[in-house]
Amino acid sequence: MNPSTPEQEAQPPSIETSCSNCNLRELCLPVGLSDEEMRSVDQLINVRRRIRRGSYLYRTGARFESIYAIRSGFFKTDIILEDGRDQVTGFQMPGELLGLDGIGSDHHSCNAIALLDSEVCYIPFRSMDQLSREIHPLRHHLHKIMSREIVRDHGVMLLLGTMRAEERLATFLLNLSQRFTARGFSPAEFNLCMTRHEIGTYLGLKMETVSRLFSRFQEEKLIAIHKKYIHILDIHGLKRLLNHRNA
Amino acid sequence: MNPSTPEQEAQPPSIETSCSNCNLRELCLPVGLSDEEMRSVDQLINVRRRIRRGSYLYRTGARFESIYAIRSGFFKTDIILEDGRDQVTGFQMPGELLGLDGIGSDHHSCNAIALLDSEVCYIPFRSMDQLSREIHPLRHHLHKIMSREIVRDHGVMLLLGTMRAEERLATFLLNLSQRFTARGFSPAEFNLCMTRHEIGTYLGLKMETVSRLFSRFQEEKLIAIHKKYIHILDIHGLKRLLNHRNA
DNA sequence: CGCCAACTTGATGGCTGTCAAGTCAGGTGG
DNA sequence: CCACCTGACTTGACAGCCATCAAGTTGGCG
Repeated sequence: MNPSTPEQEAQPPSIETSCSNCNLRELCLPVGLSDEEMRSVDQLINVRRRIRRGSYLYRTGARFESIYAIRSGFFKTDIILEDGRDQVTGFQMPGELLGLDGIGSDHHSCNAIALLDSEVCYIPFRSMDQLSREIHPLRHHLHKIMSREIVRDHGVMLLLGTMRAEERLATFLLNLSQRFTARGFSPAEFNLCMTRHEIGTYLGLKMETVSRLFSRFQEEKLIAIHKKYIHILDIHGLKRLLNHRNA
Repeated sequence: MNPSTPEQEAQPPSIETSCSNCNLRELCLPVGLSDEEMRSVDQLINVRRRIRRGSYLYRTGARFESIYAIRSGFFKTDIILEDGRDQVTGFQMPGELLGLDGIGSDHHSCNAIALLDSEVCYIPFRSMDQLSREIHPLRHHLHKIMSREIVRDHGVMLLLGTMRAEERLATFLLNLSQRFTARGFSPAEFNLCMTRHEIGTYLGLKMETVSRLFSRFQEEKLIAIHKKYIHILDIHGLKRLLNHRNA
């Protein structure tokens, strides 16, 4: 989990980027930009880098300079306490943005780690902020993204604060399914690219509990799972797990 | 807890406001505004309203139009599931902003309820957004506030996901103490204006557990508590509860 | 005075953590 | 080719923390 090469070393050369041709555009960027505005955005986002599986995009405490749009791959963000306890605060997939945590204090407040070989587009924050003065949709988009992140976090708080283990895991699977669907992948079959331990650390559960629940969901024909490959067999059954609780 | 008068009715008349003279200015607003910029801000924020204890500032689903700066009083925000479970997502005190959750979808995604008779300044979001085009510190301030909210939420996720009950409550008390201190009040003595139930719903615990822990903290001479009035006797003792855990 | 909400305290139980042993697949080196 | 190792995972036995259920206390208010 801890790679030998920190993110500063071995920066791979950047790749040609063009938001205007990117098929993830409507996830990262506001819709309805004029051609000219689009050109400005293309100019703004001109660095794309590969991040190898297991390496850090940024670490807690690193100076904040850029936000990042995931072009391909998969990430997790986590915070780690001095005593070793850690909390995964999210899993991010293509089209989603990383790094917003750094704006408030000019330094990042969590780690962002690639779970797969990935590519990210660098969005220099100062330049984006300048550009957003002129381009209203861009400004509004940034606000929306941050606000949605807050709302998402509230949902996780609800999960951690009120749900039992099986509900947490079912919620997690349904959320992944929904996000894969939004990206044109199968809602029912996908690869979990995180370990059981990482799932547990996100859901406030221990790895063993996650493992046991996967086994139980499998017995109950809700899912079929082989190592990291999961097939959701009964999506309504999973949803039912979320509701049949105490009033 | 559920007031008979919804927020739409009985809107009290607005009160004269002036940010430039407000002693909470450095909490709500960016520092270093010019006189002219300050005048623009004063013009922007011209509505202040009283919110009576127990009544809603806004509800889940309400159209988002404004963010709110707390002038005096105390609030909680919560989200409620169809089956009745709810999660308090935060407690807000004077100088803090409410409503950022609404930007993402144009509708509020949580309830904001006054725990004391309170006063809030309305900050119409569209106007603020326009003004922030011209005034860089204002724009940056908004970004900072939202980013800090994200970071704060991550802290709560850490609390809910990894901490045991006594650590959660100690963290909660220390956080309140620190925020009261920042507002010029005593770090050691203050009124908890929320119920045990609300504290529990914030910390992912049941009211009984909160009550038991208060009793235990009192036995251990960490605090003295009488109803809602709490006196922190041993702040270092509370801090020690957070560290002596498994590696 | 009586009622009610908020709170406290005790007894019990269950969910999930902890500890431990074992399986499995992939990678390495002899 | 195969023994070996390691990390990820699974499964079982047990225990502890906190929830649940229940009874009682307190204070505010009509």
